Amino acid sequence: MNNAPDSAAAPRWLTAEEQHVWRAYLHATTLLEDHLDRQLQRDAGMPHVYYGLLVGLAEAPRRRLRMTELAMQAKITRSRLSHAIARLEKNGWVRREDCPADKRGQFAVLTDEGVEVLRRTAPGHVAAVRQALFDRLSPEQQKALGEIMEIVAEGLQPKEAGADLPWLR
Amino acid sequence: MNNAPDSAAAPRWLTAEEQHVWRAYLHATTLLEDHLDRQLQRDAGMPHVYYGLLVGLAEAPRRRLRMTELAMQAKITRSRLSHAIARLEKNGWVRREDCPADKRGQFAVLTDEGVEVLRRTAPGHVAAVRQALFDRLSPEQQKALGEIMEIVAEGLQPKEAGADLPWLR
DNA sequence: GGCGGCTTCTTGAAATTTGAACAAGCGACG
DNA sequence: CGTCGCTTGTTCAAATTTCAAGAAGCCGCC
Repeated sequence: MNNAPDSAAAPRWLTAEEQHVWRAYLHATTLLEDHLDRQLQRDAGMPHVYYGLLVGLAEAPRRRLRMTELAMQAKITRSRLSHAIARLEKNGWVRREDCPADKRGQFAVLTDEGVEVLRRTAPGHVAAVRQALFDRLSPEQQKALGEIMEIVAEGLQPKEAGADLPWLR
Repeated sequence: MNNAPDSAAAPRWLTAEEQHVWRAYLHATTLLEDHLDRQLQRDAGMPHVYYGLLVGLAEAPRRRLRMTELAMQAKITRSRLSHAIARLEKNGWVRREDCPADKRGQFAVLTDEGVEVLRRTAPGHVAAVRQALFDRLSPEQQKALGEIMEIVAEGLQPKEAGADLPWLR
């Protein structure tokens, strides 16, 4: 029954200010994610994550990415990606293609229809992001937000090789 | 086929910096949410949202809240809450109680077992939040984050009465 | 009283996500 | 060559979430 680090020791609770910040964070992030999810579901017929998959493919070299790469880029499991691509395939927005170099591999390829969906819906999505976030923040706040988020992400990054194998150092 | 506001006009794309901030935001928030979800699933046997429900109840006057209130506090739909409470009830952590004043109403009540689960798992959760977020940010950054998140939340708040009925002003 | 509109909460089915298990291919190494 | 360990992607079942109804009570008002 081992919890997180030193959970048995006297816990350092959050201070009042920290608690305030944390609640604001949870509040805002869930509201924003819900907002964008509904916006995209309404205007593009897919959840935010799926939209992110299409964007990822659109930016990739030949509008294609190996499943694993795409999964990492979107920070979702391969399993989840399999299901998602199956759904997007049914929509005609993505197509699967075998990888010649590795017979296990599959490419997810953005179809022309997929490109078209993005072309049609991206402006509305950008507008939503802008209205919810950037239009409300000062340049300094935008900069601060970027820095903060980078720090947080860095601390949670899927560990690099050997990072958790200290006996290898 | 009406998208978001003025999506037909020449879209104002995100600048390079904005895009950078936005990606950092998405990256960090999904990593953090996944991290906490896994942490709580592992140590408390429930997802982050469910944990939030227990916390909400724990802080309420008699460890109880009407379903609608709890749903609003957690920012989820009543439907979702119904299912969630059913699950937590099966765990023995929450119990339903009729509302005497309104026969339609139900209270969700945190049981002693529920309290115990929180007592046992809260320290680990706080530690995780601290390690992922507060331990990495300067006091100024924490303050900035709080302000930013408040602004964002304010802009997405479920609209108050008449907010979208300008002809009423 | 009782009707109409609203609120409260639940339900059931479909969609999505999770987690474990699996088939198949890769690749190094004896 | 073989086979062991690892990677790739999928699949299944269970859990969770969404969405569209729907049952029941409340409330104001005639």
